[in-house]
Amino acid sequence: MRKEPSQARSRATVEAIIEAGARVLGDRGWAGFTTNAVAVVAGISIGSLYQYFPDKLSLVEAIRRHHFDEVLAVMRRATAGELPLAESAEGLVQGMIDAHNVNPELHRVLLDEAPGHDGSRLAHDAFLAEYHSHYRSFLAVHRNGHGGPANDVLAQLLSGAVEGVIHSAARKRALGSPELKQELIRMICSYLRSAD
Amino acid sequence: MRKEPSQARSRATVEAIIEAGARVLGDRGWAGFTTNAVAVVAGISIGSLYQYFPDKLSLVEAIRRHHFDEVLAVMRRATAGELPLAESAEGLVQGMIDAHNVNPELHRVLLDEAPGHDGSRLAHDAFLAEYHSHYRSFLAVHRNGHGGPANDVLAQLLSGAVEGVIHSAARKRALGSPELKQELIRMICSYLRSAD
Amino acid sequence: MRKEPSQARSRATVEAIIEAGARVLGDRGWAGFTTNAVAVVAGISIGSLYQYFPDKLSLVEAIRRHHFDEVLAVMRRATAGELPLAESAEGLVQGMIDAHNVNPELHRVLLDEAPGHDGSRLAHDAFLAEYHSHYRSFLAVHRNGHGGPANDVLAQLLSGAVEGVIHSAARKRALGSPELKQELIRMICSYLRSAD
Amino acid sequence: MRKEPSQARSRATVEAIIEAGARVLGDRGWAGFTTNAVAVVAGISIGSLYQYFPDKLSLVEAIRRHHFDEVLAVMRRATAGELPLAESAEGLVQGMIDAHNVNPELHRVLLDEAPGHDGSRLAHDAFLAEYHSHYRSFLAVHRNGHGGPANDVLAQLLSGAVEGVIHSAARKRALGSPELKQELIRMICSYLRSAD
DNA sequence: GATGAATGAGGATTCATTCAT
DNA sequence: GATGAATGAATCCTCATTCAT
Repeated sequence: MRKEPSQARSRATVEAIIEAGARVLGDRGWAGFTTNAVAVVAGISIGSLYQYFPDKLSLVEAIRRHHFDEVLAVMRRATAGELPLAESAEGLVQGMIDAHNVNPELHRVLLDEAPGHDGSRLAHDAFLAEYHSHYRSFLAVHRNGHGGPANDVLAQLLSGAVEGVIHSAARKRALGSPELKQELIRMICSYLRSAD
Repeated sequence: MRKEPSQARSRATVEAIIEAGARVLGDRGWAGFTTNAVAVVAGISIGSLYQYFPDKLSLVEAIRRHHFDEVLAVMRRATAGELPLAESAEGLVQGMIDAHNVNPELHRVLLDEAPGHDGSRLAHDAFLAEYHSHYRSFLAVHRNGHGGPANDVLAQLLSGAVEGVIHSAARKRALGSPELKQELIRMICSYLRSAD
Repeated sequence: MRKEPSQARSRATVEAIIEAGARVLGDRGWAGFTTNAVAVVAGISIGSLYQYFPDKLSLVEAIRRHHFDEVLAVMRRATAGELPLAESAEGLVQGMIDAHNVNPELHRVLLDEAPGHDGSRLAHDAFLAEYHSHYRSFLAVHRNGHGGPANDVLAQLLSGAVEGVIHSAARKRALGSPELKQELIRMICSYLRSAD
Repeated sequence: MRKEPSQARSRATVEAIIEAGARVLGDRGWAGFTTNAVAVVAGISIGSLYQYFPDKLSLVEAIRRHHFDEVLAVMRRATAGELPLAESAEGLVQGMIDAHNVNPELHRVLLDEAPGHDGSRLAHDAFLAEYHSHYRSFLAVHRNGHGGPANDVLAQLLSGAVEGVIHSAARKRALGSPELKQELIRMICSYLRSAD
């Protein structure tokens, strides 16, 4: 960021910009993410945007950091505590659903479309690290396996499956369906219970 | 399309444009997909491109149709025949992997980034219909279910999970891993075998 | 340059752009040199300018090369042949005056204001090399010197003095004054005739 | 200027602004001379700058006046007294060198790049008047001339030559060279001694 | 008086599309 | 039919200037 906002007014402006940016990025995708659109949505002038963000990419970076923080916070809340498999799986799935509900389209755009600063890999990797750690610790507790593939492979499998289901539900605006959630949990449990 | 290409040369030109467009779209994403770039890659002049496609969107449409056709063809090949669950699941998964391998980035871009004509929903929906029909017919055969959720919900669950795993593997350039594929199949099987 | 103009029309466009650019740069200085202004003066659209020049700097480079070529051509014409001091000095001075008359303000802007590509030093240095060589060969013939400073120092002195006089005359729009020219020649001659 | 600074603190602020402005203008040229940069260098807020200067041009004007005053003061010091030709010429040359050393880049920018207020011609002309008067009084004493061109023409010649040499030396960062200075003096002397 | 947040016109550059050759 | 030169609206970003605190 170009300037630390010191007054209350400017802090509010920065927040408005990031929020508007998240909206625009989520709603219109990377190709529709223009700084002027962000300024309009934020209700400020384009000059103000550039007072705080030296360029478009640094704004995406701020949005990314902000969104990842929110997502991780949501997931931490949902996956705390040691529980039996079924409840633990429910926690995990619910955490993922909640996390995706934060702003599903934005999430996808940030992951798939938006290009990154050189420095953005760091934030991104830190996010993925914690993100996957939820799966790994879930597996550490509930896997009754001896042989079979490494936990990393299973973590990839589970996270891919869960995300895929949630992502596709989000596209159909069916994220709230309790049936789907139930089945997703059942899929995870039956998989983990099956002999390695 | 602006003109039905009747002569052989014209048809070749149109194909070259679509192929070049698919390349550019896959390699550079929607934001990097410019008509001039397509013309250069296709080895023709920009004027010729507009001779066959009235605008950019109609070109994407053609690319979309072409790609979906290829993907469905691949899937049909892989899921033919009635087989026991394990082999049938393997066929399904392999079909999906193969379909994604046709041009994974292009697939993602077409699904997630590229905007659609008003008329594109039709092609898109037709694609999704057949796409899901593979899951539905798989379920029709292998589901030992009585009650429980509708087959549609299950199809959505399965397709989401499979796609998610494959998509995430593609992102890590680990689509070839036999371990992952094996586990994915195991997940599907154990899920279907568990009591409803 | 971005594109080699192959048709006659485009070659004319490129020339028009360079000419208009030279005008704008000379008339309004570096700060007033905007690509839009150049396009307007050239009577073309801004898009056409960027079809041939990838950015502003490469346009300045083209202008620089073009101008330097002209200036050197003028000087070569004026300083050919071996003559007695007075006539030789007149040739040199007249050559410089003519060269400056090509476009005096542009010359100054190119030398003093306009920033350069990394690659522009080359063109620039090549220009200076030939530019100074005229002074050096003049000195080689007419200096009756034994000791005293190196020819390079004298070349710098002479070129500085001549340019300064011409530059200041140009600023006063008095470049045509025969009196001034006569006195400048006299200054050079009396300096070279004075014992070292 | 917008306001006469009456209190000591205000005067200090104004001076700081002018000094910072001179630095920025000299270091970055007219194109890099932004009011915000000046405020930062001066260590004040942009608002304060506009408290004292109604706009950018009036700030340049102040810088110009300030710089010209300094330059003239330096020249007065160096050219006082009646001396024989050689020493008088040395005084003149040294005065010019010193004057240019005050801030050579700023000098050039002010003369060549920076645009002027309508009202700035006055200050500028007053400067040139005194500037040239040094040459004229030098000529009045040392010219043994009868006929020949008017003193004004000679003053223009001399000042052009001296400035040109010094300017070119400054560009090469060779302003300190005693050899060059010596030859410049010799050039002036031999010219004035030669019969009209 | 001082501060710095906010403004928006202006300038560089891209790219979909047209049209003369 | 094919070509590629030309167009200009749209985008990113800067900086002189104002004004609420």
